[in-house]
Amino acid sequence: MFEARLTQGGLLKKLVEAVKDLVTDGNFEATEAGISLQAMDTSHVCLVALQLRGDGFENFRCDRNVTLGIQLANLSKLLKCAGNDDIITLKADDQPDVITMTFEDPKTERFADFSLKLMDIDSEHLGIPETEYSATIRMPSAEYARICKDLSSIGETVAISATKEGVKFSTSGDVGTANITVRSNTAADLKPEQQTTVELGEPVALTFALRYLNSFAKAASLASQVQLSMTKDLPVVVEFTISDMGHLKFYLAPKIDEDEDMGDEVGES
Amino acid sequence: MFEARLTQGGLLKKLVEAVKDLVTDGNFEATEAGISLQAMDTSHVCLVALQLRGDGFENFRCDRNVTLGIQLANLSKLLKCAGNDDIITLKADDQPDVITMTFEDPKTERFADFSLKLMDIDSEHLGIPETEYSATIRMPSAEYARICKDLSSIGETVAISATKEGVKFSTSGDVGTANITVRSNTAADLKPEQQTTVELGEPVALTFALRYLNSFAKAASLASQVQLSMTKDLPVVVEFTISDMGHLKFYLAPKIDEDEDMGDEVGES
DNA sequence: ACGTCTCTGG
DNA sequence: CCAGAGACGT
Repeated sequence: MFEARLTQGGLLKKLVEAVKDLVTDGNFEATEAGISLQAMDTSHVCLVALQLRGDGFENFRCDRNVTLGIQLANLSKLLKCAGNDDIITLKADDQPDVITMTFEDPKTERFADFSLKLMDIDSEHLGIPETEYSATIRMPSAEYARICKDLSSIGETVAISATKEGVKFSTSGDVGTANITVRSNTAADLKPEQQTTVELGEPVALTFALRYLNSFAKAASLASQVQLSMTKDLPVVVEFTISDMGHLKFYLAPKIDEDEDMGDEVGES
Repeated sequence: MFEARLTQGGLLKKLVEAVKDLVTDGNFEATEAGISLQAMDTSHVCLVALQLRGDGFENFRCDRNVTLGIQLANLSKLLKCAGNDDIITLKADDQPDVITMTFEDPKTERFADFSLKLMDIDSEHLGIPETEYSATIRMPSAEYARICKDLSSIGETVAISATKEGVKFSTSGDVGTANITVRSNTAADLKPEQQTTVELGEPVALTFALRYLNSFAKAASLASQVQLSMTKDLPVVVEFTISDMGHLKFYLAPKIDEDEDMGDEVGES
């Protein structure tokens, strides 16, 4: 028996909306510890890793580990039927064919229950090595989203360079070029979620496809801050912390023909 | 001479928007008593009946009964030219070729008049027998709209079952199944328009095509509540009261292969 | 998948 | 009254 009750149903809605454009289906693994999902995106370019700890739920029970193979488009459909303030309860048998979701509107006398057929999905669970990153940037997630959106109207890739002064996002395209710089800013009068920090081993500059960074930005409503962890030649980790519950991480490999210096140039194709 | 002046022009706009997807054209019958329209939908599956009493208008005059055969798509086009707060005046001769509409914006000094060509439309005015219904449900129209919309992302038909405890809407489809229950709720602290009531002779459960119920839901902005009247093997009546003026009723026959009991099962195909 | 438009909340 | 989010259409 697996059962998880989440008062903040809107959280689950947002999670699925943030992930479903990238990943069509995936195995949600429920264990005593919580729920996790790891999946490559459709084009096998980036990796999505979600972790929700059981103790973040109002109730969490998982007698035996279960694998819930879910088509995210369908899950999204069902979750559209839940209100943002609904209490959502997930249930599954030990050998489940379906997952059952109950939506309660705490204010009105409305109850809805939905069952979703599960699928057998080939999973390729990758071990992700723990790494020390050369640079770890924390910034407001809304700012991250804004920058990715703005830059993608100019170019298709972005060079992100981290120095101790801050971060620079650079792109170029037919229209012209763009550079957006965010300085480290930890002024005491700034709310923590508005701060930008760069934790630096050594300066790094990597180039990524904006298309994916933009997809990741859909998770911005889940967390006020986003964390970008970068090391030369390794995938960037774009991480959103889900408060008191876990995290949603996106991994994306850099463009290989990366320019190595920290100059103004963006690698032109 | 027929002339009717309506301060709340938005009402007419909403009415036509609510009906035009179902009915392509219809005869509006103007009499001393008011205006009425009765028409089958294009696929001859459901019936639309509109009644607007003359005393609901600011001015109403109808010297002789006139039949105004109107293509609703065209009427809709013209009404798009009226503001929601415009005063709309309808005029027609005793033997009219056209109906004339005047739109006045009470705030600005703007006047517009449009005339719409009338059509000869075969009408099949049905007498609808007055029936005692087994169950009469009243609920917030927004809730009705929400339920129909939500369920239609899962299945194509819905089983509506009324018991003294409340109403249950059930569907199933490829993705899974869904049940939404609304309890009778007449708590005194609930605004009348938020209440749900079930007036029950005997329990009824009928199955309908969601497609039509969804069309009916377009009328939800006309009235805060909707009334569903059901009797076994008879069409459901989905009624929106237009305050101080009349009503808009939709009739839809149930699916014949209806399951007779009140159980949890939804008829699977 | 993107952009537009509508509706809801602040 | 303005801004942000969600739904719908291309």
